[in-house]
Amino acid sequence: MENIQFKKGVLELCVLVLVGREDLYGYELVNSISKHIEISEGTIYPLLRRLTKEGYFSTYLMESQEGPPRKYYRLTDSGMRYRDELVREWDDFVGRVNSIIRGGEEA
Amino acid sequence: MENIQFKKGVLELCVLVLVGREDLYGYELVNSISKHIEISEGTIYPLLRRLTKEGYFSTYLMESQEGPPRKYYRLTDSGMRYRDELVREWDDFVGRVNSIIRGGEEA
DNA sequence: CCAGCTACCTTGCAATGAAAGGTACTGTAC
DNA sequence: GTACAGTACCTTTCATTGCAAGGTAGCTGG
Repeated sequence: MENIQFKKGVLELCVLVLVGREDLYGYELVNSISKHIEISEGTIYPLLRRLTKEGYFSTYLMESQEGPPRKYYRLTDSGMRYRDELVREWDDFVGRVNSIIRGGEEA
Repeated sequence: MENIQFKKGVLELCVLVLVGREDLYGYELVNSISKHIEISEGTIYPLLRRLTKEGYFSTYLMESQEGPPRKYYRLTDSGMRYRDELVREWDDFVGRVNSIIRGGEEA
């Protein structure tokens, strides 16, 4: 997968969904998403920062035995609503694109 | 649909597929895609220009009874290969994103 | 004590879609 | 005949977002 552009906006959706399932810290999130989509730290950290600033995440620190303290992110109520809306928009969008690239009818 | 970011990269795919079905001119293309996805002229014309420069389209002019001459775009062989590759990448990408936002297993 | 891993962060840069604006041709209504 | 709406082309400027590269710091094992 080389197409960077496809990712635009979708990573935000992925981060919201994953953190919604359980509190996560940034480094862990990078590794989780990397299993499916190529991603780098320089993308995730600014994104987490922005979503926190916009009120979709709250954060707390926890000590770790394996390195520096971890900053966990938790989805807020506002974040849940936003996540659900984004999921709907994503499904809708995929449907529309598929109707263009597969539906052979309308000019 | 408000999420601009989802569109990044996908419009290129849509344009390639639509022009691949039949030669189209820019204005017509904007109207076609607009039926499914909100799009503006300022997006399509530079995109057509770029794809032409990259060798995916050839162009020709045709007079019109209803206004200025139309510049038609035709998909080249190279364009067809690129279109097919993009369609595959799109399907693959959608699968990966859905596995993240719906697959509840892996952390 | 230092190499490697964990874990955090920031500063540039590139790509792409949109808004706003501009040119020009055709037909119709006044 | 001229003013307007519609067709059709184009460009410049801006915002957003992902990435590469680089930096800080803690912990563990050799």
